[in-house]
Amino acid sequence: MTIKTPGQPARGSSSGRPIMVLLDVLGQRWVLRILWELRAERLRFRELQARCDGVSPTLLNQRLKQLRTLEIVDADDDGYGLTSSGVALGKELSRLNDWAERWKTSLQ
Amino acid sequence: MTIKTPGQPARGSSSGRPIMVLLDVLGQRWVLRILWELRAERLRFRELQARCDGVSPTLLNQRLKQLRTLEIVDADDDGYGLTSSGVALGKELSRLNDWAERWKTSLQ
DNA sequence: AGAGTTGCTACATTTTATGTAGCAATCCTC
DNA sequence: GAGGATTGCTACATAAAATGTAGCAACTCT
Repeated sequence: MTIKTPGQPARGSSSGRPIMVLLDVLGQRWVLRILWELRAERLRFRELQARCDGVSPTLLNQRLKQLRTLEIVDADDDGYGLTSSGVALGKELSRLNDWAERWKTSLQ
Repeated sequence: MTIKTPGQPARGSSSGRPIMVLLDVLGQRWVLRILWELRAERLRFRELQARCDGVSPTLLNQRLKQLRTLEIVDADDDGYGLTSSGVALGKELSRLNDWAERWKTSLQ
């Protein structure tokens, strides 16, 4: 498992521009969901797994490792949570929630 | 290929809440990138493919179909582009770009 | 008519994710 | 301080998804 950081090229991209790294990371299955679930509170591994509809522990651990390397998520005695960067990113996810509510309305 | 819409349950989620559908859609490989590339201009299939680092046409088509069903992307004689909902979502992606720039700085 | 471009589809191969079992370490209760 | 529960994982076989390449039918432009 190699983990990309901004400055290094992302999966698909040749540039290494931070946004490309970010789109690449967030575009991996469960990553958005993990951040969403950690947005409000710190969670232990098994509780986070449960909230992510029972995602396999293999994958959850893989993603958490990556998000910790990227300093978006951290871990302590109380479990996993967002770093200060992560919190800011979480706020952007809340905006996506607002967008999604409007979207639902417009789809009807 | 089944395509979820808000109101119906998402891949992992049992709820069908719009945000869950959205996180599910955006969390699929290449979706964020496709939206990012369409943010500034309409693109034809092959041009979009090229900008997405040569993503396979199979997958690109699959994603575009889904995004059209969800009324985030549309298509006309000039190729593919964002709907009005899509444009609003694109603006959120621009905010992610800002976040990513700050993130890069803080990682050094 | 011939060459180029369009938006795809088919399909074999490779990569990723899932699901289940289980293990070693810590914690809590008695 | 023994027994049970909970912790954070790892292993591994199976299933699902993505990749890469080839190519086709419809259109356009000489």
